[in-house]
Amino acid sequence: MPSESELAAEFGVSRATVRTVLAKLAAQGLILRRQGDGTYVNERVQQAKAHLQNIWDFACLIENNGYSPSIRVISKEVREATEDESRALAIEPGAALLSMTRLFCADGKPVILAHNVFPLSLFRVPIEEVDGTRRIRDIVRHDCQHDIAFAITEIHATQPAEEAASLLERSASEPLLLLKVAFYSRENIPLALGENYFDDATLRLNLVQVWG
Amino acid sequence: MPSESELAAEFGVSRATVRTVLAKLAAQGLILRRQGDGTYVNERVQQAKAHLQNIWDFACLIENNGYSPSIRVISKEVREATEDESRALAIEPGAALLSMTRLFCADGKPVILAHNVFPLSLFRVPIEEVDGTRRIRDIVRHDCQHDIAFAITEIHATQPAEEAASLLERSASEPLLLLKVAFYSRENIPLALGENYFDDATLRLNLVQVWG
DNA sequence: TAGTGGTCTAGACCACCCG
DNA sequence: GGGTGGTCTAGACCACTAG
Repeated sequence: MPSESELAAEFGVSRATVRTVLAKLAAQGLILRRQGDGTYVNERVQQAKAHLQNIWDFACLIENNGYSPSIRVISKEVREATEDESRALAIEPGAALLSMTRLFCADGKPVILAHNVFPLSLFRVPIEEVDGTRRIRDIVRHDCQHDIAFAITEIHATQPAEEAASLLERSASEPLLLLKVAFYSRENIPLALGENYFDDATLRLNLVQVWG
Repeated sequence: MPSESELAAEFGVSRATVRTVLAKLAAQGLILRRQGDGTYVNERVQQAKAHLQNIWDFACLIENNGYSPSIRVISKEVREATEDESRALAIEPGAALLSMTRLFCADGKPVILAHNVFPLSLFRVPIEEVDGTRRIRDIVRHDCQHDIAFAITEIHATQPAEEAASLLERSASEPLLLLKVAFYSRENIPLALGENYFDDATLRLNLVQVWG
């Protein structure tokens, strides 16, 4: 790649500005930089199918794996929070939740089963109008007027329950990846929870780690 | 937290220097920053047991989960590379590998089974002198004189083979997390491979994602 | 309105790699 | 030795939040 000075000249900005951009690319592993040598694009990382760092969009993840994505909303209902849910969402036990179950398909084949819950009190629109085919971030932004700032995910291997296995058209004896996510706002308020079952035989999940 | 200007004054550096440090903390989710407001430590992320972003040290991961770590080297031998291994390591099929199997325990209980292979040609010392209780990065640095710059990990749920299950003292019917890692140098040369079986019932793996 | 973080500039010096 | 990225400075202006 061109040097920092060349890029700065080409785009008419200072070298410091170029550096902040390149630093972000380097942190994601997309470029490799060597002092005294130069900057190189990291083809190996670019070819990685799906980067765990940004799995906020399952449809996009399915597409990156080379399939055509589709979404089916299995259910959307209001119910009371369990004790675990009320603790994780910092709401009162038994408070009302919007609970949503969705199935993501790759070329028609089910690959991700996604359960999500949101405190009902967050919603500014009738829940009939909530469009379950959108990304979690977009739902929260448009229907709750909150922005998701960060998420913490627990990664597990699990023997799926009968219902989950049958929705994913897999035998209950085959293990599945389970990603349990909690979404938070910039103010550190819990906004939503997710339990996502992945068919890791079809979808490839990659994690890129960078040192230095 | 103190403002950027205060920190700059306190440490006698420029505000730009303070900002590069804070930017790194924010990228890891350890602090939250709001324009016009201030900088806050993110206790939720700090409390997360083990950050997937830096699982280069299993002993440290076990410690963060609240256990006392120990390592047992199960085997260390030289053998020929399989076809998959030679492709992943960009070496000739059948080339010699150092193959190592290690078991990490938490409070004496086995929790991680780690298989690693390295091209034998990388080593600058007799393999008898390779200390299997060290971290992969330290082994590569001291015995191969290479630095690991980045790694790409595939995440799977798997039904463990008999041998793996028995080493981890688990039933073969219980699923395990499998992390398949490839390590690369700054020059994008493959340095090592890893297949790590995790007892995710005992160890908690967290992934922090940050937006904005 | 005062103070915060976000963005940017135009320099400087250093460590490092390569021919 | 000449060019690279790594680090740093001392400013400037802006967008935003809060009281």
